[in-house]
Amino acid sequence: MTVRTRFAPSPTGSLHVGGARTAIFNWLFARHAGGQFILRIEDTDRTRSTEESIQEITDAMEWLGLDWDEGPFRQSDRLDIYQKIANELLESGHAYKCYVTSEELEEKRKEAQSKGDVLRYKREWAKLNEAPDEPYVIRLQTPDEGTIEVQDSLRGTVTFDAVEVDDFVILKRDGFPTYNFAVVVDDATMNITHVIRGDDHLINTPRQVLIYNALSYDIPKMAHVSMILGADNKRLSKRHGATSVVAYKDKGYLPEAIINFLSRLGWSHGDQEIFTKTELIEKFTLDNVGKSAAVFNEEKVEWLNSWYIKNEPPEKIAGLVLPLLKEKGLDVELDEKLIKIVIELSQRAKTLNDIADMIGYFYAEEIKYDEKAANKFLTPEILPILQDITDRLSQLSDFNMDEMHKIFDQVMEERELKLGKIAQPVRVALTGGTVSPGIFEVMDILGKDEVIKRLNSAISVIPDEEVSNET
RNA sequence: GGCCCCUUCGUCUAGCCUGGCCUAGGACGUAGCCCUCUCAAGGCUAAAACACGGGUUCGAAUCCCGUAGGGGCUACCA
Repeated sequence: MTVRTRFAPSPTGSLHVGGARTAIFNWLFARHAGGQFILRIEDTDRTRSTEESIQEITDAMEWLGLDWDEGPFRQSDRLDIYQKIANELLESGHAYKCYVTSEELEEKRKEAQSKGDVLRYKREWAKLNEAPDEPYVIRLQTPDEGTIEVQDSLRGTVTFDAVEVDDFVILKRDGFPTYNFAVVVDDATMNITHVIRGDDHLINTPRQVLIYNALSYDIPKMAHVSMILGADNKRLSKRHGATSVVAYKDKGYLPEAIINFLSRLGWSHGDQEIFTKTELIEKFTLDNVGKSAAVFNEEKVEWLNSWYIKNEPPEKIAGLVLPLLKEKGLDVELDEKLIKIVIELSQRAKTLNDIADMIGYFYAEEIKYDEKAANKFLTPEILPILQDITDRLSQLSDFNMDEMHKIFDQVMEERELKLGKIAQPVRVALTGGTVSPGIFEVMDILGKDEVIKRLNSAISVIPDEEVSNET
């Protein structure tokens, strides 16, 4: 039997990193086994499901490179199936119609709560079948005693007391199935062999086991993975800042980094930290999945992202940065210059956006000097040195880094200065600030004409001697 | 409250199943040093954990029991 896994998000928002991790595990498991990965949209909550969410989720999955073999199926398209099966359950006596309204139940629930009890609906009220014209829900008739066992690949056998499980609704008043019912029907009819999902569903599983049994379906292998928590150890939510996959995309993260990071949350392979997708597929097994909850570590994703920015081919990074530059209104091409810049800036960037933010001076028509930097380094004392360097550089016929180095060495020697004394003013002249890649690299990227032009501009703004102290 | 799950450095984790090799390893982050034209990157080093209490055993992070703490669920949400 070929392995079939699924990812079944509910479209009530964009793809969450927790959901993404579940998707990744399922995808990895299927790919590792050479099986299929199915995408199913659980949109049975009519009030919360939205069309935009579906789009956002599939977009995010595509961006991550999690391709699915079947789907996206929508539960809302399968209503007739659930209704048919619910009716079969009705006929076989496993389920019954219930006319009690949610309002009535809510009241009972409050009443029980005030007494310190928990309301467990076990068909103890009338109105079950008494009003054939009234709207009703269908409930599963659950056992009153005994235990229900759940076999979990990660946690072993988990035993629940049958009294804990009430006669839960499988088909709502509006004809939509409830989560537990739809999941079972879908997983069974879609021939899902392995269900890998969040820990929060473990408690639902005995209910689902009951449905599987009532329908005489085979129960797939279950694995409940622990949840991802925020830094405060609480379930990860919007309060923790960026939690959606798109938010990371927008911040300039690479899908490789997100996949790598999320895979390592709850799963490991010895001491290895960096994994290509191929390696993940090759190495991923449930055996190496841990049982405890994992805190989402912002610094570590950032580190991974900066690692990928440094190690992915610069052409690729340049291609990804290009649209960001266009957005900034820069007239840039994906050419050799951009690639050279990316090689330098990627050493200093944590995100693609960082590169876009740092790149400005390479393409600026006019350099804007940082005030502090200019005051400190573009001074009358430095003027002769800048002039000297400019003269010598302009005489270079072959403007390469070796030659530039020689010139700087000569100036250093003649004037008995350290490189830092010369490089900083030149840096300010060329970039406007005190932070940049190596000065020779910057000159190499800018090219002779631009370097000379910028040096001359800088020289022109340096006040003559200490006489005048304005402009 | 009830039920279920979980518990190794601040965080992600290795080790646990199949007790001794653990003086508990790696990574992020933090600190220091080196490199150095700035900023980074890189290299090296350091501080940092077996939740607690009982067993079992010659020997326990590893097995058992209890306690504490954390998380989840408790819907005609998923």
